[in-house]
Amino acid sequence: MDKPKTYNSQEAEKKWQEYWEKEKLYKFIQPKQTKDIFSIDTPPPTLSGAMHIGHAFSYSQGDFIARYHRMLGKAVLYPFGTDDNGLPTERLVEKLKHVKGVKMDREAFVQLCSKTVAELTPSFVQPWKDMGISCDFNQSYSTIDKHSRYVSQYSFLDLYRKGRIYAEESPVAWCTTCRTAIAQAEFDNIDQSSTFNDIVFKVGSKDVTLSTTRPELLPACVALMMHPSHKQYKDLKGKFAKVPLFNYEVPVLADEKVDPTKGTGIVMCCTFGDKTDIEWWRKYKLPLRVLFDDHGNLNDLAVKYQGLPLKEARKQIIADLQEQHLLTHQKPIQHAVNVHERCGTEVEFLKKRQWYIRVLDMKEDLIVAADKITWTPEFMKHRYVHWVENLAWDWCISRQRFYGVPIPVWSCKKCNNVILPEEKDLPLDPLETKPKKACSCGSKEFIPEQDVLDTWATSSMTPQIVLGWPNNKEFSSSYPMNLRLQASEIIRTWSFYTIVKSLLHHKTIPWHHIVLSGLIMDPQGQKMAKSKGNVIDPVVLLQKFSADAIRYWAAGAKVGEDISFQEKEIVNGQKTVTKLWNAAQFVASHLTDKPSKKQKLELMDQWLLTKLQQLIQNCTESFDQYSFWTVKAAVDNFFWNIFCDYYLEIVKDRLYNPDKRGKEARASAQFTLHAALLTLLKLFAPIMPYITEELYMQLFLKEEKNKSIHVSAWPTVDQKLLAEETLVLGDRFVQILSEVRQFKSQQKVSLKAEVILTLEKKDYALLEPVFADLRATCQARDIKQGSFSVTLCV
RNA sequence: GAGCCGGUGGUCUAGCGGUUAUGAUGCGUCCCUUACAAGGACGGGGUCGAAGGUUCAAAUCCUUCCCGGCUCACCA
Repeated sequence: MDKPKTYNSQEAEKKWQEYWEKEKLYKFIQPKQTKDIFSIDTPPPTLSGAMHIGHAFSYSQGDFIARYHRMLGKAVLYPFGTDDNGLPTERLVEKLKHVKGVKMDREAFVQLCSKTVAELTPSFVQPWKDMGISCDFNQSYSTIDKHSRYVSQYSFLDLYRKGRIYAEESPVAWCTTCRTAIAQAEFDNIDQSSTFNDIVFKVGSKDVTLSTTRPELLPACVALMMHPSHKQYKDLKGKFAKVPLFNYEVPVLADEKVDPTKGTGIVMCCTFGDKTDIEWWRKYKLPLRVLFDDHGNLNDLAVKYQGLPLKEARKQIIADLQEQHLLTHQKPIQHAVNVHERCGTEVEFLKKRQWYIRVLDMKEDLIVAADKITWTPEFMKHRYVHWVENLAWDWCISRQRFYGVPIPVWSCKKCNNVILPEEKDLPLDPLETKPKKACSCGSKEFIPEQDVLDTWATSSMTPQIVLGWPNNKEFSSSYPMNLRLQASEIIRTWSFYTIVKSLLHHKTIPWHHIVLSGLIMDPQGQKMAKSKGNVIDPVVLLQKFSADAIRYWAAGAKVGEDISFQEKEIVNGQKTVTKLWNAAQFVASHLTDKPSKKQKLELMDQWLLTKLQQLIQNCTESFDQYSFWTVKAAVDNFFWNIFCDYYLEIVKDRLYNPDKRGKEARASAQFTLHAALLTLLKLFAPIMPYITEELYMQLFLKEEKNKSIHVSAWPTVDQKLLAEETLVLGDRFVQILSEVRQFKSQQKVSLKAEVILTLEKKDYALLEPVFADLRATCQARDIKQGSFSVTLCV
């Protein structure tokens, strides 16, 4: 068979990807003993966006670990999911299909979403396959599929019965763009320029000025607040102030939470401007003045501003205040604002009935759980703990959207009782089905719940979804899972919620380890963002570079560390791929007549093999600690410097000139080249799956009898090949070689130029057994004893 | 404001108690040597953010400070 002269990564990567898929190489097969499973809980990327560079990076890192464990002989449970439920998907469908969910029939919209998701999924997933991610794509799940809906609704019922879920009408964070309640974890913090407006309130005949950034909330004002020790306004306490423009009276109250140094030291309490307003509203049992609707448009409380959106109302109210000389001063400020992470809209608060999972009382357990999980890198645990400690709200799990997992409840029209479905009827949509029995009050009329669950309420169940909870009998022996892989930026959501659910359902942690990957920064160290225009598209990269090269780059970063994107590092990967190919072709050309019997080994071969055993040991230990960047550096260094730069040069003479050097000397080199190349390919295989597969199949398929390098055995240290006594000799050999090269370089002669080499007595004695190799490699016509020197032959 | 991570040749980076401080890239010089010129050999270049301290010994541990980044809080 004709072998190709050069390696075409484009063709080869496509070929092997198809081969792996056809052979179902990454299919999970349940082993006899669950201890032979290595299970990985992988993040389902959201269908609403394409693969970004962070995905390519972190999934690659996870894949190194998965492939390593597969080569150790574990049954690797490594599913692939897509997150295609909830708001992000709705927005995508709305954009693609030019529709508005709000304006459509709910059922028709949900159907359109499902249809669109099905259309999009294959091409969405393709880049992951192209990157060589070795998930079992035939067993992928989606967070909206039937099984996920089942698990998610089952979870709801379970937690409801455990008394963990409650519905309550209370102030909740609200997005006026998405028209839904949101949770604390969905807040983004931005710094915004705004204006401090000094507005005059009348208390009796006295003027009281306060500063606010939100004058549009004047009609929602329910009190003025001051610090108890406020000097200037001491006498105001207990009096009433008249709200300007709207002319109604509100009490002046004193509270410690007011910062007397901020603004004028007086602040208005509105229902609701922020969290503190909610606190005061509760504490002082203040009236509720709901000012705007779900879209953020003002209602009749706003009188002449009715119907205006909040922002517009602000402008007009400021104008009117100005006109009536009630606005005494304006000052530009920068302040922090919570926005909805999905759309950037400022978070508002509305009193609404929502469903919650009670989590505030379990902070301690949540922190204890974190200690039972091994965090890599360890410092990431702090972020989780910090988040838990700062939790301020229970987890709001209801969303006023359409495409998602329905909340599986009805309420009785007559007595308002909550009616739950039976487990065997899940998943269901309460809008489409009815309870099978009458309510305990006798009524047969029910109001179906309209809301769907927060996406995280479902994706926090990925371990259970993947392991077939609750009906899989093996579940408890496979749970907790071995490993969770994810990006560090979703600790407060995905890690946190998954741990919450696990503790509540199973009273244990969801996985033993969690490995967090860092962020990709641009070459200047700035966070990548579309708005900055510094985003790197991995699909474009894949057209330019091989997946192996991109993975090589991803392997260079310590797990959990943010790294800046360096295209040069990918180029290095590309070079390494080419170098592997060339070195392998060279080795292969000398193996056609490799004796099958093991040979007596030359000293330099023993030296190489000993170093190789050390490398195996080092790589195995590193991989066991998820330290793939150490593996990459070690194998890379061995391959380039020891194997190619030195060893291949050392054995050329023996390989090319068996007549002069002897058949045995050649055979010894053949044995060593064979062993070293095979081992290096295997050590590189988790990081660069394509080139290693290509070369393995080309050169080692027959003898190894595996379907692929990726299901071949990870190398182990062969004690018989360890000859540590040769290390001093071999290391000195390459030092001398290096000095000879340096001499020739300084003399500006070809490396082929012949020299006379004079060695110190000690070196002479040490290296005498390998003089034949030394003479050939250095092109030394003669080796003498004396003070060290290299002389050019004329 | 709090917490966390980092600051190593021009650039990127390994090392995290004892190494002539790793490698890459760029730069300079040379070499078409039967795997590789999208290559190879060789070289100049850093004292490890700053200042103190611990130690026989510190880039590596401690303290303080400076700089960059991230997370959380602040949202009148």
